[in-house]
Amino acid sequence: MRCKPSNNKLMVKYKKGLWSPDEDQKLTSYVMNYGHGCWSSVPINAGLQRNGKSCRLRWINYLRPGLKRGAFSYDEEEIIFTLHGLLGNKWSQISQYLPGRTDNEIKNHWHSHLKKRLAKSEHLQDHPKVDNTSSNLSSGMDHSVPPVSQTNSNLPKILFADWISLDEFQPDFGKSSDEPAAAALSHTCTAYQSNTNEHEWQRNEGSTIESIETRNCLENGISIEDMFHTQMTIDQIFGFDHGDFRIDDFMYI
DNA sequence: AAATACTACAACCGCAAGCGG
DNA sequence: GCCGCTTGCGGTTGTAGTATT
Repeated sequence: MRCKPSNNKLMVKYKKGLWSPDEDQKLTSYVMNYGHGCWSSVPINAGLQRNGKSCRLRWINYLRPGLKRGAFSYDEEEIIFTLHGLLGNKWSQISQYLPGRTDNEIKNHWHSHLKKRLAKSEHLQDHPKVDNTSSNLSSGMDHSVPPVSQTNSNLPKILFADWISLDEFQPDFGKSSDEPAAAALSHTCTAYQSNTNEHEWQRNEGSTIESIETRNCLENGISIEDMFHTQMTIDQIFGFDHGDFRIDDFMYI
């Protein structure tokens, strides 16, 4: 996986701070045309005065196709709460279950929003109000701490094309510690058509068509076409056998 | 209108793991 | 086995925008 060490020992003064639109354009153009390959060589070849690490981060967190922008949905927050309870601060693993969201984005959202809501929730549990008005918290007006165990039917759907647009998506379902999370979500997530990302997917070559989820679908007799036009469970996509599992078993709040 | 405080998010830093020479 | 390098991850800091005083 590692590329050849570069001999770039020149004391290059790397630029820091926010990226300009011009830098974004250069990086995007380069990666789309040539792929990133070895990140340390990207800034050199792309004509950027950044280090490879910075380029990689910018691409993954901001420029990569398929990223969602904008506010987190209620369902997404629900997943984050659930997975954080299961996995802790394993943001990269959590991000695998939120297509289009980056670990950095989830981490930031956790620290700026969800952590406070969790604290608020715990406070309410420690100091429950006696009047009935407090029950309004879960009635929809206040979304502080999503009632994750409330219902499975309200849980999110996952865009198949979103999954495969993540160029390095490799869920570690084989690891025992992750299986509860995978199982939990496999019960609740379905893949469905995404015309917006279909073309994105079709542009990708090689690595994505060989991805584990694509292979599993093909081996199960599901055509590429069907992957976009058929609702499937995560089980079908990943060939995951979770046994008898209930998401509620793993709720922590 | 200006100053200050707060919030959200982008980016950096340090560390650990993996890999090839 | 050691060393140097790259990559990935999580914690932390910096910055810009917004709200409040």
